[in-house]
Amino acid sequence: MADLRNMGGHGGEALLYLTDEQLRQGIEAMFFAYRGFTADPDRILQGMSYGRAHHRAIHFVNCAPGTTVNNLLNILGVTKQSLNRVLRTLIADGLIESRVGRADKRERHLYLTEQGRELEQKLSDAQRARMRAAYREAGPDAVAGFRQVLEAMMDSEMRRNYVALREGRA
Amino acid sequence: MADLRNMGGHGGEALLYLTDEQLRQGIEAMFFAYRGFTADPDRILQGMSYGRAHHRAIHFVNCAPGTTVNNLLNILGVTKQSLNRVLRTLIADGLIESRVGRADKRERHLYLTEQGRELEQKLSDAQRARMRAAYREAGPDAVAGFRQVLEAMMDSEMRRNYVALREGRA
DNA sequence: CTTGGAATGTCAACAAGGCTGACTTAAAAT
DNA sequence: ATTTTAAGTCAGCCTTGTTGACATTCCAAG
Repeated sequence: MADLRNMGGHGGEALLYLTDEQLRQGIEAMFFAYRGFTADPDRILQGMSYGRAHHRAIHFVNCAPGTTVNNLLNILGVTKQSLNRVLRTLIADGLIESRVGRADKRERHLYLTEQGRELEQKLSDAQRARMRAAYREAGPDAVAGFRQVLEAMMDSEMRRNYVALREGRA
Repeated sequence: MADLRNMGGHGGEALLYLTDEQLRQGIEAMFFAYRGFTADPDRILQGMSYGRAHHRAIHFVNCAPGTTVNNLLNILGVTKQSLNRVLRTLIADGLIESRVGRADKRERHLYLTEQGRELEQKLSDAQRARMRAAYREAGPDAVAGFRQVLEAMMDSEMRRNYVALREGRA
């Protein structure tokens, strides 16, 4: 196993970074990193009768306010029954507000309430803190690479959602 | 929202890559990418009465053959009851072999059987294929950055596991 | 030798959060 | 007027996580 740092891309295309061993390490890094990624919000949520599913719903309602249930379904990639269970409790607890659509009255548009925004802040503060620490430690070039690889790893459908969210309205 | 590509690190330390918006995008990228990351093995496993938990057990037994149950517990970060349920079915189905320890007969050392190695191959081939495609698309510099950020994102305990696995024997 | 503790396994119960299928309601589209 | 669509709901099932209680087996220390 030779050192891999000194190949810097370009040039002769040695492709040492594509060995099975390198890929295995990437797979494991992804596994352990994702655990870290979700650890802080999970800790906050445990003991307040919410879980990771509630976090996800709150997150995406926050960054795409007024989104419909159907839209959220596509983003999250779960069934409506599954999402509805989560949404129902969040609406009942006054964290999310569901407004009947003006143009199409079948649709429900979802918004965070003041209370919902509070929890969202608490959760995303924790998650961003870890992310920020990791970004700072790794530096801007590493971050650019990180984002590039993640984008390439998504399913094309998911990438569409991701890009749509990134570009403002969903 | 200015363009962010043109800051290349170093120099004046603009730290634009640490804005809340950039962090939010990183969080979402992580979410969508992890879905892609697990999608292929999940597809293979569904309908053969195994799930992601079985995949994880098989993966780590494969790359650290002879590991003890306790060791696996620490790596996976689940309870022994949870792991045991998974392990029991894998042993019963002849994918994993459990040998009583020579030195300490309380310990059980875990090995993949030939059949187990077959399934492991099938699963990791699928996962590696996606990883390889992403790596190739992003290029070696991006991959180095990807790995750096992931490592910085792990809990310190998990990072120890990760490093131990990377350096050979667990 | 006996006793304490560690490693493992097992049983039971439970919860979160996925899933499917069936069905209702209301509104939109044809 | 009929069909399709969006949403919600009910019931039931599966996987995978959790606790708690308890048995077994074996090492090691008193």
